[in-house]
Amino acid sequence: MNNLTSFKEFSQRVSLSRQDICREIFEDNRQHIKIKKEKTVVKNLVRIFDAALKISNQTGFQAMSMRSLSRETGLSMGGLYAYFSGKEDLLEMLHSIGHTTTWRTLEENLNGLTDPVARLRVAIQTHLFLSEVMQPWFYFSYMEARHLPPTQKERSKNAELETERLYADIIDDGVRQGCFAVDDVLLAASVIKAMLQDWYIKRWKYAKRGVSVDRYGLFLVDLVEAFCLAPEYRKRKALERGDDGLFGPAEGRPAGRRAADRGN
Amino acid sequence: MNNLTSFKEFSQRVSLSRQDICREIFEDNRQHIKIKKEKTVVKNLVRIFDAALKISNQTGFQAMSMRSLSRETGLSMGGLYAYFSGKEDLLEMLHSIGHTTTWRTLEENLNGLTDPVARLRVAIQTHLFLSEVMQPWFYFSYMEARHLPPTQKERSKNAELETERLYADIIDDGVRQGCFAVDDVLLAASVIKAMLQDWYIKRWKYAKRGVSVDRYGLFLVDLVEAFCLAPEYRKRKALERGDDGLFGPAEGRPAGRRAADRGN
DNA sequence: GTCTATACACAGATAGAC
DNA sequence: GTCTATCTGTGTATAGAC
Repeated sequence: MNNLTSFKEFSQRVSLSRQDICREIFEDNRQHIKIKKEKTVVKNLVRIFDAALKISNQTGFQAMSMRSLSRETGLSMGGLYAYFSGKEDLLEMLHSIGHTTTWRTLEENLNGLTDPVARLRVAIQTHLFLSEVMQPWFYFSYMEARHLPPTQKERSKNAELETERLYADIIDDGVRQGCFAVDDVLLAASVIKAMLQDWYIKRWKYAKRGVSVDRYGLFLVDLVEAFCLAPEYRKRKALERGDDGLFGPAEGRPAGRRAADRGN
Repeated sequence: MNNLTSFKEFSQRVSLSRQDICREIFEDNRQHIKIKKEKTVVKNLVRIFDAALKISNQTGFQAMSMRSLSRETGLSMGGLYAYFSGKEDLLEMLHSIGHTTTWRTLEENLNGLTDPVARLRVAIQTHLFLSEVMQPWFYFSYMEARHLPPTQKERSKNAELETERLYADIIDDGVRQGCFAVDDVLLAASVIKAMLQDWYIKRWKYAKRGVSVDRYGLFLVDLVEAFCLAPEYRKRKALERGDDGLFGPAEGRPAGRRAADRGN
């Protein structure tokens, strides 16, 4: 058992459609939304967020005019203001959903797992796959965080620190239990986050090259384990190589450090 | 010999003052600049770029009005237009300097080094230290790249791919020579870039925690080597530990994977 | 629930005085 | 070489018709 799964399995299991996301946003923001019929609201919110993310992620939220949003959604300028009280409101709605979903999904997927090695693997994969399902939202949150008003900016920084803390806690546990050997746990957690973020920030690069999210995930797990695992555990992993059965022998999975580990 | 140096030594050696940078920009853009006296131009360019980077990096280039730039620089709106023909021009000037400087500095510092292990160490450290010296410029280039007009956007993407290629070439060499054992060289290069970028993008985080750039650099080298080095070389490195003499025994250097490597 | 028409603030840019 | 004054386009937001 290596606790690894595929993106396909993950995305079917979590099943986060745009409608689902917009329904949740609607429920969190009933106060600000003038229209009351859920079906209408969800239908239009999907159009609004699709358009807003498309334009913003190309040129920046600031540069997205209400006129262009109106053109892209097919709704009139006046019509748009029935769904948010101003551009600031829209900005907040676009931000709010990412962190709560991440946190909830990570907790759901880590729930019940106690082995630090398994927890670290699952956290990385879950986080990565979620960022793939919600790529436009994650990209937006990352790029537009600095344009937030001070209070929300602080909240955004705390979100970064909290998820980082989650990784650090897992590694800390592992060090205490002897399966990991890491001296600077917080820095290790930081670079794990950095590598996870690179996937949704530089998607153009990985797409161009045909790197699948499965391959990227396995690569990350491999790299992180090469750095974190205590020597005895690294040897054990080397022995397990080649017959974990995931995805079959060749397609869709990176060779990782196989050559190196055989030498150990 | 471990090829590692300190940020202090680096910054004294390269000595890239804001005046130096602005002088270079002036020479590259004489056509667009109406004022001809170098001393005047450099003096004002320093003020303009200082202000532009300060405002842009807080709120985004798009959100920076010419009025606020005028206020921050002390120059009038009319006066500013003597130094660039429009906001687009300013944007291009802010972008142009980063990549050329990076490339030149990397080449200068790698020149003469042939051992892939040394080259990888020096590339990472040089790149990181340069990004520290020119932090506002690097941050700006990273965050504002997507607002560039298509042609320059393409150029910016190519810059990303080129530096990545540099890391990939070093690792490839090492694999051929047997000191590295990496299967997916390009992905390894990608995540090295991602971790380097995290330093200047999330400076607030590392500053808050008191992580020095020296410590971050040594951590990165350590992590990358844990993943890339062939097993025999990893053992050799473990033996060298503790008496490399850099920075003395304790202060300013991370313990790295010392504990783990002792177990090997 | 959605649209059209419009208010009015502020953006970038320039002409011409000093 | 720098400033003040001003032009013109575009931005967000709203009132009131349908």
